[in-house]
Amino acid sequence: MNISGAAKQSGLSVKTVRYYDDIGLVVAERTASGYREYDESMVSKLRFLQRSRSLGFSLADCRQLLSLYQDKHRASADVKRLAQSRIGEIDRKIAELQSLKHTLATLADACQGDDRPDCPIIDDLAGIKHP
Amino acid sequence: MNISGAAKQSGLSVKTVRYYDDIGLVVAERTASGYREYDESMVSKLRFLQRSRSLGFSLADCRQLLSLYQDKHRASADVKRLAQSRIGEIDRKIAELQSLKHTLATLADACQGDDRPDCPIIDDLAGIKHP
DNA sequence: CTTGACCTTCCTGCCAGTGGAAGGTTAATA
DNA sequence: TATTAACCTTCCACTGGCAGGAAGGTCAAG
Repeated sequence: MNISGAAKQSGLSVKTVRYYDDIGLVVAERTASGYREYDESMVSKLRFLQRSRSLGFSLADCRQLLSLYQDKHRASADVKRLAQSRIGEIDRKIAELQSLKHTLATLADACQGDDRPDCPIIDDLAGIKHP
Repeated sequence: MNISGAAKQSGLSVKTVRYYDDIGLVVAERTASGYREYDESMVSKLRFLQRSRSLGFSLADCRQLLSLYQDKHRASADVKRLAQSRIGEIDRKIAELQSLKHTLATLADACQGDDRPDCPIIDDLAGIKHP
């Protein structure tokens, strides 16, 4: 199968599939003329990567997950650990965003939002202490 | 004031202050020997940028905010609009992360996490339909 | 035998900086 | 006055995870 076929089957772009080849994540065979060739097992790996990336795993994580995927003697604990570590990251990111949102919402609430220049948002950004 | 003074006063790194000069965000004067010179008003702008960035505004947003900051005839509505747009982005990001977390948590819960290879997480990533 | 849809490599850019090398300037000290 | 340390400068390369595009090779159909 050509690269565009593999891209379609996996839901990735051609550019991304080529990139995964370049960085050694899913390395294609080559035809005599230099075209990349993909078989079903490689397409499975590409789909696996597509799904893993869509769940927010980094390519470094994906590399580990992929080797666990291919390891028939893997311990499910190893996979679970990666998933839980990712959940931890997500929790931290959510907390950070909620804190930012709270700050911004408080400032936006205090702002009249009219055509006058007085603006608590600007004041806060400028470091003016709100009394 | 030298660049390191401006960096300390604003809470930014020297590299970042230099970068903001390069991209025309806060452009320093130069001494005869080519050193960047900063006065209090520039340090205020740098602090303003530090705070804006810490609230997650992009540098493009910051450029707008900075021009509003300097515009004595601004309408606070313009600032409020930027803040609310940023809040919208944050909401979307939080929702996305919560959905990811839910998916991952469900998968992790279903995984025994022992030394056996059977793993619902891997199965899901591989696209195996869970019945 | 040409056309058009593929494919290849290589280079550039995104965001918002960070790290480091090579070399110039300044202020204090011996 | 010479040295030295702590500054400063520019320039280049790198990060993650690709996307866009140029220049050129290949393949199958008509």
